[in-house]
Amino acid sequence: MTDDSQVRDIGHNETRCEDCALFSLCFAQELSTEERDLLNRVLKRQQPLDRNEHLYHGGQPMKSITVVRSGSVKAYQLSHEGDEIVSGFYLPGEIIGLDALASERHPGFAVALEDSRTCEIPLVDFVRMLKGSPRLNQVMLTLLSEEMAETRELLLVVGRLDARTRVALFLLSMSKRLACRRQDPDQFRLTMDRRDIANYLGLTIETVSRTLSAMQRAKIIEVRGKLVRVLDRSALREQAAQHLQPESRRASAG
Amino acid sequence: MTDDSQVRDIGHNETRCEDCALFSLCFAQELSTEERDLLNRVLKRQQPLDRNEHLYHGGQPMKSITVVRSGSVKAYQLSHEGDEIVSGFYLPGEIIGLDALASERHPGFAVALEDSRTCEIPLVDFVRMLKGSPRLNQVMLTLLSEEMAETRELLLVVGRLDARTRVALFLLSMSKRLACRRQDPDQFRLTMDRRDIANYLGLTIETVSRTLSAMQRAKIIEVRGKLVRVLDRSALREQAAQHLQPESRRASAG
DNA sequence: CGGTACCTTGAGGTTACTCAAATCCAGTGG
DNA sequence: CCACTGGATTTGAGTAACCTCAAGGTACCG
Repeated sequence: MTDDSQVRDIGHNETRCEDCALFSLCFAQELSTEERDLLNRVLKRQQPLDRNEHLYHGGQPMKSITVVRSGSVKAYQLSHEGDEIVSGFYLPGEIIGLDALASERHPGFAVALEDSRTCEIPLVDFVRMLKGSPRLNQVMLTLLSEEMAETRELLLVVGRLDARTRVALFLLSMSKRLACRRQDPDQFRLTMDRRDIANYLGLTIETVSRTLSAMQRAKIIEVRGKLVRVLDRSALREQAAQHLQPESRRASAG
Repeated sequence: MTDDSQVRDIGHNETRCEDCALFSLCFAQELSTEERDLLNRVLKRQQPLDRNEHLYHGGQPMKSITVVRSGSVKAYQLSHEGDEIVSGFYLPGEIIGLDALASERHPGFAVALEDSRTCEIPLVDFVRMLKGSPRLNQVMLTLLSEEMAETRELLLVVGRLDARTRVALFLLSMSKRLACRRQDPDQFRLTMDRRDIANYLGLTIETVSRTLSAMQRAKIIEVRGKLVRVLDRSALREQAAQHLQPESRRASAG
């Protein structure tokens, strides 16, 4: 089916600048030549990170705006009891840790899930640019509110949906985000382990595993360890669209 | 125990300006006399709202910054399937709908849970003030990031905690917020119905009801309809501090 | 080739959901 | 002032979903 060298490459592609979330910012938009020059000067490309190396820790001041260039990153918070709460995954082309923008201090942690590289813009430079560019301000506000919307979405997913639906939504989200960056949406590698997926979705490892197996038995997907192949996308969408768990059914009194 | 006129008043107190979230903004801070005058001129006090009357609908442009003066308000979103998702409750002194600030368009709905009054600052005036006052900008950023933090907290609560813990946290949150506004934290009225509480917490009506009853049997609280009295606050805290449901226990690999 | 960590699978228990019925309560009209 | 009524809340019994505990399998690394 899939030869080994191919398999090894899945999920390891380099992001092209055109696919980076900051691209619209860097090139496509109404930045002046000087602004663009400044940006290129301050941009540090391809900072390498080892697997399990932290990008930042909770409480630390925010040092830079960071985009994943290759590899992948996990964001998590610590609960009051010290438990890890996985709050998101970042794929190549995505910006990490925007929730620190307001306070310029990271509320949570970020760690590389595999050997990764990033592009960074030092925060001081970035803030200077912010002050001079209304356009840049707007891009950032948009990115922030998108992240807020995503958190709201996760709220819905984690709290109210059954396991099948949560896992289906997770797979579709991954697939869609990869497609945005021009990767194959029907065959990809989950770079996080089952524990992280389970934590992110508010389930146990075993439930995630069983759910994936069930979907495989139903010929909706094919799973081999971290490798996933989508066999029947419409069936997967069906799993995702259905099955609210508790009520939340009736409308507000009118 | 409690005579009727007293009971009727619980939860119906008027907020004093000193207890309003905008007070620091209005009076205590470094606003110039002119700024303060402007604010007082544009402030519309005591807009009355009937029970079940909407303050705004999803998708509508944001018209004003609104503070609850008396009564209470429920915020909710609609899921893709059209289900109501309760995202928060606003008590006297609290600001409604800040999540619309970025886009100046409301992502969700807000409806009065009882006859209520508000204070409003028209958005155009507010935006004008924002432009002139870095101090005001900072206050708003802080309020926004607080709301983001609260959403994150809710994410934790809704997805990962058992019913007892969720309900206990909900009661403590209400109690604390009332105390902030100088109301009795040990005896208050829940202005939303069980359906709204259940929806907010990601549970069913029956589970909420049973949980409250169980807490009453355990002499932790006393419940009569919407009226709640906290009998044993430390026991309530204990219910809230415990019992993560699924695993989310191990730390990230090092 | 052995070890370790990750993943899968099975059996059993617990929690919270579903369905159904009884009770409570506020608001209404006599 | 009181009986009535519809909605809200509580309570009960049964069930489904998911968690827990435990064992076995697989893949990766030295």
